[in-house]
Formats: sequence, C-alpha cells, structure tokens
Amino acid sequence: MERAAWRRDNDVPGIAEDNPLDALVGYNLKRSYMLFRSTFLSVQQDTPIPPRVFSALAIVVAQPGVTQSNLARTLGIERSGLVAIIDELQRSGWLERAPVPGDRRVQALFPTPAGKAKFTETRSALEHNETEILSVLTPSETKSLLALLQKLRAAHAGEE
Amino acid sequence: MERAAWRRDNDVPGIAEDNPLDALVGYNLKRSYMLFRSTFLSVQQDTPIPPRVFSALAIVVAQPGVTQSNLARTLGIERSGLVAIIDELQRSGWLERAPVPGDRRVQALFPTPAGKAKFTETRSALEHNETEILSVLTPSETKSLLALLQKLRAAHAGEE
DNA sequence: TATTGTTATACTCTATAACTATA
DNA sequence: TATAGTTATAGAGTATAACAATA
Repeated sequence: MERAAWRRDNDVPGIAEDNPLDALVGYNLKRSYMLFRSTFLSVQQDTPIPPRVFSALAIVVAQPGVTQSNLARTLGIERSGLVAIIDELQRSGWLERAPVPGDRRVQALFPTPAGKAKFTETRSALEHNETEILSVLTPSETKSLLALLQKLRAAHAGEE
Repeated sequence: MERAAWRRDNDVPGIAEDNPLDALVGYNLKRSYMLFRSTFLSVQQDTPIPPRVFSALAIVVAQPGVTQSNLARTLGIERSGLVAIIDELQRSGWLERAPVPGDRRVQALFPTPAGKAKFTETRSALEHNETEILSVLTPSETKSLLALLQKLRAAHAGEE
C-alpha cells in the first residue's frame, strides 16, 4: 500500500516533464484528436453515427451528385472502404445512389431530405461539443489552432 | 470522358470551400495526424516499430521502473492492450520485466542498452520527419501549434 | 488499357470482460 | 474488496487485391 501510494504520486498531472512524446507534434495531434473522438458518439441523439459516416454524409450534402470515387478522394480513404459507409447511409434513408447519364459505371450520390436534416442536427451537436472542448483556449487561440491545422493540411493536399 | 473531366475539375486543390468538415477542429486534427502517421514506419531504418510501440518504449526509457498500469495510464490506453506491446518490446530485447520487492503483483519495466539506443535512433528519425512535414509552416507557427495542442491536452488531462 | 463500383480478405488498433495472484 | 498483469474475444477501421461492367 505504501509503495502503491508512491507510484500514484508519480502520476504527474497535465503534461509530464519526463515524457519525451510531448515534444512530438504527431503525438500531440493524436492525443488531441482523441479528445474529440471519445465524445463523438455520446453527444449525438437519436441514431449516433461514427465519424467516417458523418464525414461522408457531410460531403454528399455539400456536393450533391458527387461520385463514390471522388468522395473517397475527398475523404482520403479507399473506394473499397467507402462502399459499406454508403450502404449504411442508404439503408438509413439518408442518401440515394442515382445513375449518371453518359457513364453507366458511375452512380452519383444525393442526400434525401432526411439526410440533410440528419446532417444539420449532427453538425450542430458536434459544433457544440467542439465549443465545449475548446473552451479551455481563448477564442483567439482556437481560431489560430484551426488556421494552423488548415494551413498544414492545405500544404500537403494530395499526399494522403 | 467529357463528364469525367467535368468531375475531375471539381476536385478542388487544398481546402475545398464546399467542404463543411474543414470547419471542424476534430476533423482537421485527424487529417493532420494522418500526415505524420502515414510516414511513421517508412522513415525508420532497420526494424520499424509502430507508433504505440515507440510510445511505450519512450516512456520506459524516460521513466525506468515504470509499471505497466502506470504506463497504460500515461499512454491513455487499457492495461490489457499494453501486454502485447510490452511482449513485442521484450522479444526484441529492448526492455525487461523485473519484479518489484514488496509487491509481487507488480513487474517494473526497464530499458536495455539496446532499447535506449533504439529509442534514440527512432526519435531522431521521427524528429527529422516532423521537421520535414512542418517545414510548410514558419518556425513561429510550428512552435505555436505545438503549444496550443499541449495547452489543450493539459487542460483535459485525465479525461482520456 | 483504364476507371467505377464492388467483394473478399486480412491486418491493425482498441475496448470489454473475466481470470489469477496478490494486496 | 481492490489492484496488477494477463487472456480471450469482439468490434472498429482501413488497406490490398481481384473482379465485372463500362469507358
């Protein structure tokens, strides 16, 4: 018990000084992302959808008629992995596959009214959650963080 | 072909204006992390180790004698998931499990000389890779990004 | 020949629950 | 009763390879 207490005392709160991982941007990105990921489902009502399903729905709502190949490119995932995601969205009645005149290989994706509503509702819940998580930063810091991440991503667009 | 070209033109380079995901910090964290994750193995020589194995080794080197439970807490993962990671590190000869006098339930973890060398070598490769990826930001921006991520994490310490 | 959507497959990563031996 | 390490197991998540239909 005495030794257990001693070990517990070594749990340094916050960012530990003797943790070399804290100096790596990649590690901080991963752990920071987990703050958002771990609450992603629980902040949603009705039928919670995982991040990748929400992402696909978001693009289909913003770009109605997008094809699966282009959607996969936008999301940075493989075409094959997108199939199950689209299946799930279609099964829920949130989007439809529609043939494209002139190219019978392709099926364009269109959101249903229910899909648009689902997106709006989910985005709202996620934005509220983000606000909460980011409340420990000043508005200026949050704005700066977002801008830096976007700049980093934009400079590496197409590498993923 | 004509329609294909039309679709291709819609692949907006960089951050697309019609992509609502780009406004979410969580999404930007995920995609940014993937820039580091996707090159994590390929920048290493000899025997590349995945992120979670490197993370565990790094903490054991920095905190020799750490127990598995405390290591799991530090890394934000479950004890059960750590077992295979420690097994792999021990099999490679990079750390050793040692009994702790006074509590026979516990086994403390100590890095071997080879383990310390492996950590130093890997960290060096990773830092070089980070420098490369972050070269699209100014030094001031990189410093700011790291500080913001650390502040965010520190404010949520213990929630993971 | 190349591309779209698809299936099959496998591998990584992680969490939950339960067990054992200790405390 | 609680904790440390472990095992078994299952579920996400993702990538690779191959296929049929079409360009």
